[in-house]
Amino acid sequence: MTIYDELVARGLIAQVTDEEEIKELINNGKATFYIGFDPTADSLHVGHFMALCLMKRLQMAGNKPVVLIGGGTAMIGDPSGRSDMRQMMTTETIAHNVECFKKQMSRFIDFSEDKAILVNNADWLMDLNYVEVLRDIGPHFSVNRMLTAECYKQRMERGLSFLEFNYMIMQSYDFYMLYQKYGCNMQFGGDDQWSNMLGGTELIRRKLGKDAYAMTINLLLNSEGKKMGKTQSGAVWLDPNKTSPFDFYQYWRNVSDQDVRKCLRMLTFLPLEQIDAMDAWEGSQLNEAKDILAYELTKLVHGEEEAVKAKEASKALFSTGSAANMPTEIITMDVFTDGTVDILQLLISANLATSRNEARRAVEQGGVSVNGEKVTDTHMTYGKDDFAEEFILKKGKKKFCKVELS
RNA sequence: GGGUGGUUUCCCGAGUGGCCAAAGGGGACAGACUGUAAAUCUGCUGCAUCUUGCUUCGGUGGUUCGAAUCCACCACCACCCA
Repeated sequence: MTIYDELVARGLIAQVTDEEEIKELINNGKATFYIGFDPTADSLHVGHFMALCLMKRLQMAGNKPVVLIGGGTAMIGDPSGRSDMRQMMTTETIAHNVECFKKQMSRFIDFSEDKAILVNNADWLMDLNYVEVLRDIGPHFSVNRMLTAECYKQRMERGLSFLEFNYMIMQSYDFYMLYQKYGCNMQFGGDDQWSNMLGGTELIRRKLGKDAYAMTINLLLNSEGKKMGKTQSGAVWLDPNKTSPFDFYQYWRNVSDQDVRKCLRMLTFLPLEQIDAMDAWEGSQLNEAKDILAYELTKLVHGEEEAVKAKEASKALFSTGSAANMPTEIITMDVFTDGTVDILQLLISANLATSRNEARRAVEQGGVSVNGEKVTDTHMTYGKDDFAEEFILKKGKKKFCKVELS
């Protein structure tokens, strides 16, 4: 099976500019392609992960990836798919994020021996001269046409500043630069980037009279049509300090039935035959598929050791309730005022609640237990001697932690 | 630059002087059911020393016994005109 066919079979490909050409290029390892990543946070998330996996797949097929970190474009802010203007980021924040991105990237992509390159568009965007750019690039963009682009649609209602309006032009310029500097002939990105990407191929055609290609990958949406990789508390991060391997594992373990196979196809490197075999699975058997999904992804992101730990912890918790490998919260002895703590403070200290009211509610509604014993009294207090060195605190069905006193 | 409308608790959105910690919906959280799924039902959703008190309705100041609600100024946003 060719790499292109595999991408199609995995449901990754959304739109392409020229199917035949692109097939030809990537199947024969002749593509030098780039994907841009704007450093808008200090860690990569699941969306980036998909793109990195795509890079890896193509790299394995002999193509050369160019990782573009948008140190320059992050100064503008991509309006695509946003209903409000992004908060402007300070130069320092961006610089910090760029460093974080670089570190995480090297875990996924092999940069040795020039097999891949990493560049920052701040290197060429920051020194541009306004009038020169206007005269050089400006004539090739039609405002009328830009306004009809999908990426601005949402913003036409809420308002769009000139700053963000220029994002497409910056991204197009990137492609144009990369084409000239590195012979980069292809751009990949999320499907929400389609119009920005077309801007680039168009610019290259007009300026250089050459063809360049673009291909988008499907966004990972759940059965309700929402982007996956988001939780109530924000994104699912790849940085273990922001989303622990256990939480990461749990996120995937908890996807709905309808989404498991899709996630397996799009995100893991498991052979397609193995995934296809799961199509017959139904009912509670899907839990097995979820275990596989969660394990595979955790392994890719955090390594085998962490993946095994997360899996063990998860199994232990939901089947036997044992504390092995359970996420741990360390509470200092300071919480004991006059030698005692009440249950509410305990929940807060263990980060299971953010206020006493929230903790109280959880107790009142019967969702809290200490060492497996349900707590019903909101005034319950404990002395130091009531605990061994560690104990299990549980709030709700899925939130547990092992508390260690120090 | 001129005009009009707007800014309410996580989000949408009601509230136009006391009965407002603020309707309704969504989301989140907790419970029942269950397969760590989905659907459904119930509860709950500012903070605290919790049958009471305290702080919220863009910001500041004012009117009033009393303001999310009235007045003034400022800030921001949208639309129309230039």
